[in-house]
This record gives sequence, structure tokens and C-alpha cells, in this order.
Amino acid sequence: MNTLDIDDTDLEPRSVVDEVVEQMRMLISERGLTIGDQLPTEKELCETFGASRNTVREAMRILKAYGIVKVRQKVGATIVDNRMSSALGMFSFNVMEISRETFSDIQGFRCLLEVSSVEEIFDRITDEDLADLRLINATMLETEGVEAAAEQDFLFHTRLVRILRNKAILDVYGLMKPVILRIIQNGKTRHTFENETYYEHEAVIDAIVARDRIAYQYRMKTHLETGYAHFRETGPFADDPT
Amino acid sequence: MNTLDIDDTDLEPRSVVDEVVEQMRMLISERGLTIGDQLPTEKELCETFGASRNTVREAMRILKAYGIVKVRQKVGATIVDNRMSSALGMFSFNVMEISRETFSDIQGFRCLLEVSSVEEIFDRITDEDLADLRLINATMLETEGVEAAAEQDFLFHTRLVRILRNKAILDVYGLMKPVILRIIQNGKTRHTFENETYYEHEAVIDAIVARDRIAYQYRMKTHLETGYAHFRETGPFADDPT
DNA sequence: AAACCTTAATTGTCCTACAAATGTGAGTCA
DNA sequence: TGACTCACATTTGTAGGACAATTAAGGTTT
Repeated sequence: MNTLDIDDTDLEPRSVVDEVVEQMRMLISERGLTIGDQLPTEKELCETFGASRNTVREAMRILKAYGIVKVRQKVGATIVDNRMSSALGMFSFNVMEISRETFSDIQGFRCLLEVSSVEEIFDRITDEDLADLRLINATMLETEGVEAAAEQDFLFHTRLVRILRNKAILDVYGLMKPVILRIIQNGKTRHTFENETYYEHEAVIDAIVARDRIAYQYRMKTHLETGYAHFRETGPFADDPT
Repeated sequence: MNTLDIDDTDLEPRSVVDEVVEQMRMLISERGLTIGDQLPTEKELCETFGASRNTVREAMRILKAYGIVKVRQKVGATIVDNRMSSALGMFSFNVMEISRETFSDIQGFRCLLEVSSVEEIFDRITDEDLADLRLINATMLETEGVEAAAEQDFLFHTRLVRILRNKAILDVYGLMKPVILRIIQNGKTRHTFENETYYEHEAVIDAIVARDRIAYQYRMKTHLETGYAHFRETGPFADDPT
């Protein structure tokens, strides 16, 4: 099989709606519009782009879904920045779990960020970082419920990535939060967090303290793969009577 | 006015489109639809929800923007999971200026993606990948102008990252394209591309062919830092002491 | 069986019309 | 003057119809 399952989705002919979205993006950029500014009315956009109102409206729906604009009747479209909440919102589609593909992709990404970056982490880590990690891990035990524990678990890994002192990486990690949270929660119970996750985190911290690169990479990789094992057992569509 | 005070907060009356989105969500949940399954046709959805086709289409646009469904003519709407791509895609609307820190952060990120991932790249690379890389690099010489060469340069690195077969990482790399292009282009001339970049790329490919991990990491790291050096010499923040 | 053609179903875009919301300004009154 | 009322105009929200573009499916021919 020569089929690459990655780029088979890239060859779609762009629809008029997509074109309009692109033109709106350029319009925002060219006019230097920023948060609080108004976009032209639908009618004006129709004339500017030579598209029908339906098309313009569908394009505007995309911007709204992205959290780029807020539209009110009579007032029109105002530029906002609710992208973060929109990003979180799209994962509130609880009905559908994360696909296996997405899951393994994200885990691979995390592996790169948290395991392969061992040199940078060891270079930059401070006592304060270590203290924070211990504290966050201890706090996880005191939380109540699976969700709170997962939140704290995510915070642990975020704090670890923060050691890289790289805002771009940290932002991307934050973007992936909804997905990672689901991955973390998948197939776990309070018991899992208290008897497995906690000690795996401690083992990782210990490896850092001992400046043991091999141990760190092994333990972190194992830790991440443990989550994957849970995922495979319960599957992405296990119906959970909550 | 009888309705006053209280909620200046976010208590917006939900539009019919929002209702339809919610109903679609429930429909997916109730029928247990999962990735690969088909949604009803627009016509059926209109009848089911008692809404007009425009309304259903706008709702569908939201799902598409969320990366929940993929729609093709004649075929209809298929459930997918491109939410990560969508979440990242919404940040292509960034109008914010690029700071010096961002540049170095991005370079650090690229270093992690392209240098530290050496094991995964060596594991997965195929002859087709190598042929593509050679072709892209050769094509760079035949382009005209600095911008076209930079585009091809970026394509080379994208193709390299694609070897990881990780959609999340590829999406992130695509997200950084505007910034990376600026980094690549900065302070370079046609001469630079033809006499430095080209040979650096070839050296990287040769290292892969020889399965020489050390050489690969050294050459790639040097290559990335060379670009950054150009940036620091002539870039907008050249004399900025940190 | 394979290649080609026809058909029908579905989405993509455009159009018009009206409803709903709301800022604007003229007009009124204290 | 100042504040209040209210009709009006503008803009977005929804509905419904028409046709184009695409393509899966079935039928026909070689």
C-alpha cells in the first residue's frame, strides 16, 4: 500500500465559501482590524466579494464557530477573540470520543515534547520547578473525582513542558488540553490515579533529580504508554453511564 | 420596559441554527454514530428538525468548522475527527506581531520536531520520502525569486516532518508556516539559497541515507541555526540585547 | 469482464421574501 | 432644555425555490 493516510484530505477544491473566508481574513489583516472593530455588513461583503448572501453567511458562520467574530442583529459582526473557548467548546461534543488516530498522534506528539526533549529539560530545570512538580502531584491525591484528578495530571505535564521556557510549545500544549484531558481520563478511576499515576509521576521526578537521562526517558515513555494501554482496553466508544 | 437589570451577562437567546446544532449532536449520540458513519441528508435533516435548508446548512457549517464532519457532494456528511486541525486552524487568523522571543521559540520548536525526532524519522522513512526530498530541494534551484525559494525551503522541511506520519504535528507545523517563512526568508538572497541552503539540505539527506544519526542531528541543527543567524544579523531586532 | 454512458440523488450557490431585533432620529410633553 | 415615546430604517435571522456541479449507482456496449 502506497497510500499515505495523512495527506489524502488535502486535495479538496476550495468552495466559494472557503474563498470568502480567506478574503475576510485578508480584509481583517489589510485593514488592521482588531478586537472591538466592526466588519462590513453582509450586503457590503456580498458586493465586495461578488458572492451571494447565503455564501457570505456560511463564511461568517465559520468565523463565528472559530470565535473570531460575534454577530448581533442590526449591529453587525464585531471582532472578538473567543478562540480558546471555541477550541474548548468543540471538544464538548461529548457524544463522540477521540478517534484512535488522533489519540496516537497526540501521544506521539507528547512523547516528542516530553521525552525527546530530555536534554533541554535537564539543562533548564530549577529547584523551583521540581518543588512545583512535587506539589502538583501531591495535590492530585487530595482532589475529588476523576475529572479533578485528570486536571491535575494535565497540570503536571504542563508544568513539565513549561520548563522548556518556550512559549510556542506551551501554547500548543495548551491548545491540545481538551484532547489530552480526554486521553488522561480514558479508562481510569480514582484508584488508577492514586495507585499508578501518582507513583509514575514521582518516579519521573526522581529520575530528574538523579539527572538520569535513561531512567527519565524510560519512565516517561512508559507512563505515556500506560495511558494508551487503558485506551485500548476500554476503546474509544465505551458507553459510560455517568 | 419590564425586562431589565440582571443578565447583561451571556444569556443570549439561542438561534434556530444553534438549536439544530444541538439536535444534531443528540442525533449523533442517540444513534451511536461514530467516525466513518453518514449523517442524514440535508433534506432529511430539514424534515426531522422542521428547519429550512439554509438553517440546516449553517448548522452543518459549524460542524464542519469544528472538524466533526466532512461533507462531499452526492455523498453527504461523514463523521470524522479533525478537531485538532480545526482548533489549530483558527489561529491562522493571528494578526499579532511577531516578537523576537517568538522567533527563537519557533526555532526551538523546529529543533525539537526535526532534530530530536531523529529516531522516529529514521524508523519510518521510505525511498519515496527520500525521492520527494531530493526533488523538492532540486526544484528550489529552479524557482525564481527569494519568496518562491523560501516557499520551497519550507516545503522541504514540511515534507521531512511528514515522515513522522503524525497529523497533529503536521498541523502544528503548518500553523507555524507564516512565522517560519519569515525566518527562512530573512536576510537571504538567491545566492544564499543556491550556495548554502541547497547543499545543507543535500547534506541532511545524505546523512539520512547513511543512517548516520549523529551527522543528521549535527547538520540539521547547524542548518536551522544558520537560518537564525541570518535573522539575527539583519532582522528587525538585530541590536536587541537581552 | 471491462470500459463507457446515463441517470438520479445530493450538495453548492444564488435569488427573493419576510420576520425579528435594534439603533436612529423626529416628535412630543413636562 | 431635557427626557421620553414611537415610528422608521437598517441589519441580521429564517424560509423556500431554483438551478448548477458533482458523483455514486446502475445500465449498456464492446
